[in-house]
Amino acid sequence: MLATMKATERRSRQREELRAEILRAARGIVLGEGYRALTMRRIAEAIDYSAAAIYQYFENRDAIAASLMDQGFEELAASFEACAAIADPAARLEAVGRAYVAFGLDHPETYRLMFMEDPEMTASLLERETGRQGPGERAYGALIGPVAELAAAGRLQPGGEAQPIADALWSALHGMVALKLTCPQFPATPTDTLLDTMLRGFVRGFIR
Amino acid sequence: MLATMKATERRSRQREELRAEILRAARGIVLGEGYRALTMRRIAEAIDYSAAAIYQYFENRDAIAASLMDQGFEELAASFEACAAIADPAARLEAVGRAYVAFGLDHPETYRLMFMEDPEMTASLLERETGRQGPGERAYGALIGPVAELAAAGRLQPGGEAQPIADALWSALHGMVALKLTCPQFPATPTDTLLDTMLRGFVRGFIR
DNA sequence: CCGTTAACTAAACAATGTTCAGAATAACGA
DNA sequence: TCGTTATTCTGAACATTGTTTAGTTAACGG
Repeated sequence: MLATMKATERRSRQREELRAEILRAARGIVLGEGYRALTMRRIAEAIDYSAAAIYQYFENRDAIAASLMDQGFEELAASFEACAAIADPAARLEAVGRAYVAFGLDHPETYRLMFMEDPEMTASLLERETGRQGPGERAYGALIGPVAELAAAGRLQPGGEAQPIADALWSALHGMVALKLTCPQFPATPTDTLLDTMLRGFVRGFIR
Repeated sequence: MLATMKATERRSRQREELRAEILRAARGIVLGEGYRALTMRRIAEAIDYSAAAIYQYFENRDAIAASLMDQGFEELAASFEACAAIADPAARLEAVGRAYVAFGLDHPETYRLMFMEDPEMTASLLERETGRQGPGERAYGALIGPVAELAAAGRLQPGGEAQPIADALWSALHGMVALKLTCPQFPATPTDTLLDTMLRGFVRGFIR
């Protein structure tokens, strides 16, 4: 009985461990060779199992991708945490914006997976997220929070509402990252200049 | 000899015709079932030929996709032509921005193909474009033109340069479209509101 | 009508994701 | 320790992909 306990526990720990190893391998492949190289057989080779074995740990390839997306959102939210200490909402918002773009450019393949690949996958993940306080919502909160604070302090331009403004900023930042990832040589403006320009315009356009 | 002329001419006309039919079919498939459904066998079925026959008209599947992208750029540039008549550069710029977003939302699969799919494909197309006045460059000119006019008229905010501002606008518009295509239910702000907000912020942020 | 050339097809190849019948392994009860 | 049972894993298979190739069919020219 006691031995049974120990055994099943060890078994489930080993399960967890192998599952994690699959994800580790998958992550390595995506980072090193891109999402297109993420094949079941390639993962299997990396962990020294057969491809079929993976299906005991993940329903299918999309489930693996979804897990990688989850990790991505965690990292993104984590990179926002560092900005939380900034008191002034305008300064915090700018810091979050810069962190967002930095994340996208530093983890192009992950970002691509999260926001540019399969609509259905992104949708189902965000839906699943809607349960309270997942990393996706936390990340989104880091954007809308400062804008809401500015609105509450009467520091938005007249007629401006928090949500549309926050969404507009997110869209614009996403556009910058997405465009750089899809066609690096275009637009011609260097990334830093582009980001500075965008943020300056945003501040002048929405904050007073 | 004269008969030979006629025959070869007809043959080359038939070639052209079949090539066009392949593109027509491909376009129909992409529009109706999305880019993922664009398979050689599916095209072959639509035009009542074998899949292998297509390779006499296109080097590979990517070449077909590239042709569809070309058509997309043509359409985009054409939809910008309508705005060329607007005299005031600020008003013209706003019209072009609205036309851009409308194009993306009206032709989601084409837009996806053009700006969100394969980096290499988009890159090679834009590179090929760099030869003078392709539709891609014309479309880009419709964006940077008005901004340059505003700069020349001293109507930009102090310190603002035309190119970064135009690129920032393009990035922002692209972000809006791309985000809507990838996760339609997010951001929550309705598209119209989002676009209005963005354009108002842009005007206030960069134009004086 | 025959020979040449172009166009087209059927079949095959190498990948892909995924499934399934069975082999191998581990855990359990005696 | 041994036999039973549950779990885990594998090899082979299937259906799809893009693409190539050998060979057949059709068109053309004289």
